[in-house]
Amino acid sequence: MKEKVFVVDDEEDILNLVSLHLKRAGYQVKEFKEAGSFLQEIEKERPALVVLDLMLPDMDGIEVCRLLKSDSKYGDIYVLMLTALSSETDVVLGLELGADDYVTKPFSPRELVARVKAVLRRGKGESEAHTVEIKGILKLDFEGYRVWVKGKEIELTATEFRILKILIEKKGRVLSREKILDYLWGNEKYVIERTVDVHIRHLREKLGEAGCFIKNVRGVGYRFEA
Amino acid sequence: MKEKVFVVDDEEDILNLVSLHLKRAGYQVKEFKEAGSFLQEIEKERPALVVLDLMLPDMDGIEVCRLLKSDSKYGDIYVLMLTALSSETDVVLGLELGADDYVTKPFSPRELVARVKAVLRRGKGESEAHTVEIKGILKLDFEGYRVWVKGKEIELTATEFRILKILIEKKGRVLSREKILDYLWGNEKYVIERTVDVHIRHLREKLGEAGCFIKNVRGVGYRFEA
DNA sequence: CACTCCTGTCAATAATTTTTATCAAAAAAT
DNA sequence: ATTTTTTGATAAAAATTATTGACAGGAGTG
Repeated sequence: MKEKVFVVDDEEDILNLVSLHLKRAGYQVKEFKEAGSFLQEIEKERPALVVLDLMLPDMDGIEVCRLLKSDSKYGDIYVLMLTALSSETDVVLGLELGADDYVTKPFSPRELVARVKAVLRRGKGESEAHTVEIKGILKLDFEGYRVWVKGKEIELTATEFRILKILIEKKGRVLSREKILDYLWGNEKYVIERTVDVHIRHLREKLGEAGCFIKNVRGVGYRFEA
Repeated sequence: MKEKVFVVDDEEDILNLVSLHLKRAGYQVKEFKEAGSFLQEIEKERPALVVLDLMLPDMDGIEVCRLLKSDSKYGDIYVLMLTALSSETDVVLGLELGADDYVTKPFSPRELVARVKAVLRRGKGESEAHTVEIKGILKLDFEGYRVWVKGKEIELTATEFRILKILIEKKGRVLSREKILDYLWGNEKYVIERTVDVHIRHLREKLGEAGCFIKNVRGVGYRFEA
């Protein structure tokens, strides 16, 4: 199940539109017509992200955003602002407030969902993760030692991860088994070359759809090719 | 007006690129082609952050970073390193030196600006709020060395607190036991790596429900993940 | 001094990972 | 077509690693 997202907007049409598309994208959505009820609700239930209209009847969206971002209790809830006009001042203001992204009306639902996704993804890595994404289906976080295939996290062992990493870093080039072992263990220990094959097999298996990126070059070694 | 940022890089193209985008983002930028003139300048005028190339003609970026971070006069200037290759040693070195973040070339200007922002925001947040709240169930007060889980205060020893702190500060990244010990004791004393495990155990125990935030990455180290 | 609490070490165990061995299948060479 | 070489798959052994409980020395406290 995906994250909880709250939507706050006084225009019913927009509220429904946004809500519908986020639900369709798999998020758990709750709707709010004004800031008051929203602020009450987050005391009890915390969303991962809030889609917040800049203009609200009872309270400015800016105020709400400032409130959220200044309270350490809510500081890690992401805020995506909806602005009526693309006037730059609004935008900058929104971002200076600490909003994590913004979308200007009118917007396409597709764009909105894409941005929600992007912000939440960024959040998972705390925006500091150094990640690489390949062909949109394989993603690595080199610092967190994490790997995703089509958005789903898979578990690699340390050795598997390191082999995948070196292959990707040297992508396009063939690495001999010897080189790979050398990268893994230096001259700390002696390991027979067939071992690499087994790791590669495990890797391919776990990578599933992305497994075919690891190509074998007969008689030479392995190569990563997207 | 936004903060002052200095950029030090010997490659003119990169220097211009970085400078341009930072200016466009509203920062007050000054450019330096070598470490010498930069070091002279910070005597007179102090930036909030320095974008520093790892490779400089007259002096290694590493040296400059070490210099800044070891001098209490400059210790609170943030450093963002530019590294040519994502080769791990460079990266690790950079971070161990005390650099606040790094970007590997080639980088997108957008990413660079985002990281500058992130580092500066982090800095601001720290000076204002000495407290962090995670997922609404774990709260730390860095100045008071106090911790709450679901609103209830728990007692941590100094060492436990410091480990938790570094894990949270580097959240999303795996920290090796060596790094953790290094952070705790520097090279003042030699401690066996298994010791970290014991502290982690105590931490998890005391953290109760929040204990599962500390994940182990077999063969590598520990990671904080909310 | 006696006491408590913190920190570090050790050892046992449980769990996982890495390596090796073996055999089947595929590709290349003869 | 047959043989040789190389890789892929599987299972099992060997090695490594994390977790846990127990304990000892030492710093700090009353």
